[in-house]
Amino acid sequence: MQTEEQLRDFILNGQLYYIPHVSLDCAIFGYHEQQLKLLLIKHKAIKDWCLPGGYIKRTETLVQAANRNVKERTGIDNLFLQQFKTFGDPDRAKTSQFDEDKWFETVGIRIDKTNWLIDQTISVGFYAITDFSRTEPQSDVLAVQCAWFDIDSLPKLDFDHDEMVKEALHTMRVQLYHYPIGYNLLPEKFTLSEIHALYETLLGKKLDISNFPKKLIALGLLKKLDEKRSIGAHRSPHLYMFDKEKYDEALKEGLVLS
Amino acid sequence: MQTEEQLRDFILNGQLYYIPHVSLDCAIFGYHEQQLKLLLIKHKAIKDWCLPGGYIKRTETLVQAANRNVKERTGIDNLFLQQFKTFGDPDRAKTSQFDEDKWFETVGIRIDKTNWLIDQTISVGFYAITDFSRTEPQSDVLAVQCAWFDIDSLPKLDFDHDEMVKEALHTMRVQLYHYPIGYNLLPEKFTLSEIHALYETLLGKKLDISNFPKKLIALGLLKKLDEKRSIGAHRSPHLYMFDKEKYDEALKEGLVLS
DNA sequence: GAAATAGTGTCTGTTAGACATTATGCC
DNA sequence: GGCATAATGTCTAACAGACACTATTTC
Repeated sequence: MQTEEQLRDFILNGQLYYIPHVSLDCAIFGYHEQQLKLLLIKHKAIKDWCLPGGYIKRTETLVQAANRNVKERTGIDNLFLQQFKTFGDPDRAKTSQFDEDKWFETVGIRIDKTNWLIDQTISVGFYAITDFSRTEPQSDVLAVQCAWFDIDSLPKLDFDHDEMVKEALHTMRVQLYHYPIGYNLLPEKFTLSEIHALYETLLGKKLDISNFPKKLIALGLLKKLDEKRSIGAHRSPHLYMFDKEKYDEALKEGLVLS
Repeated sequence: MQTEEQLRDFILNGQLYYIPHVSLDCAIFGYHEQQLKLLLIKHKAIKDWCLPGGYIKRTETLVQAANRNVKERTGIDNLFLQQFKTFGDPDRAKTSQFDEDKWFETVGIRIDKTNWLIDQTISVGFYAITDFSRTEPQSDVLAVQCAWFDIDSLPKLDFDHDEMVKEALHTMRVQLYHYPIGYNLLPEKFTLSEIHALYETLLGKKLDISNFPKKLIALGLLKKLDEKRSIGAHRSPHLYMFDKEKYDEALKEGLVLS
């Protein structure tokens, strides 16, 4: 939604293209060089930062809608994307506090409490993981800011988004043991140290460097290459890459790490 | 919903009390004496059997709504209840095939395609487990039949409910290893054979009888009683019961079985 | 005492995780 | 050669699972 024209149509007629009362919110985790970040947006008419989210077109599946949202914000497609929980507490959005005048002042289009955007909404939560260094957070007419925040210093979020982040992080960490991860998050060829750091950062805890890759190698997910990389001082580590076939199989079938 | 009066109000004005476009469906599993069943309903205006489901009141949480639905159908409250997935494919309910005349003929109240019940709906899936011998499946004005079906001989279900059952069963079986189960499904005092049979039936696979209880006893979930029960021929087994405190703690914190 | 079942004990192969050692390349 | 790091190897304790054995009760 980049033009005033589109915005007006969305606000006034959106219920024709989108399913009202249902939204989705995406916890988009970003990894790069041992940093874990979360993508947040600042909505024009909402006080605090929020998870990026949106509505579901009447013609698309939930996953397609989530994918579309993630792409709109990050420019990246086909990330690892998982539905984690649906939120529907009646007090999650405080629609009763909706201030018509403030909305008009900030957005420039007058709506009242019967507008489809204002009525009670349940929200389907998805999480995704990407390499934040390859993204360019996209703001738009309503989401006037969009930026990466370090996972350890998030601002207070609006609505029930604090709880969503907590649940998303928890689900992501549990699922790290059941799905392969790393494709698109690491360079095509990477060292064991790099994938080790990725897992440590996402899990938020230490992993024994010597035991860590055993399982991944035993499962055949990692292929050792003949190349090495010179990384400055001392020994140059071997490079590895994913066996894409086994990786995709593990994505579909699931796996068990430790 | 037991009277025509209530039904008429629900159909014509329901969107005032319920959130439109959002429903929930419950896969209610029933266990008793090595049998695993699923509760299904037959809706007056729908061809095939369905999962029991309903709408979410504007004043209640999703879990409360699911609990209410489960209680309406089984008479039982506070079951083990888990949200497992939300379904929103645009073709999940084929609202385009809605037949006004057939609806009027069967339900007796005329509605058109603008009615809140007909428009596109996403559905939040929950599953629950109960002892089917303690329930009396409740039908009502719309759900004219309500009955337990053996899990291995389910009829073809309407909408996307076949997929829902598959997902619910899968989630239930995964979660059996992460939550305690058995309370309200077994007599207050039970033998190891009984709880062993419960797990085998729910998981749909054999478990070694001698290894099975080790972990549960090691975790302190099972308390051995001094009583025995005479069950006819041969040796009388010891009785066990759950340590409710540890059980509730495990419910909250989760546990790991094998 | 025979038969059937309940419950416990033992053994083994596997594995997670701690830690040690070796290999390698840069200075 | 010395040093820092990469990578592999070894060891141990725990454990799942297979199976055998003992205990107990009824007939």
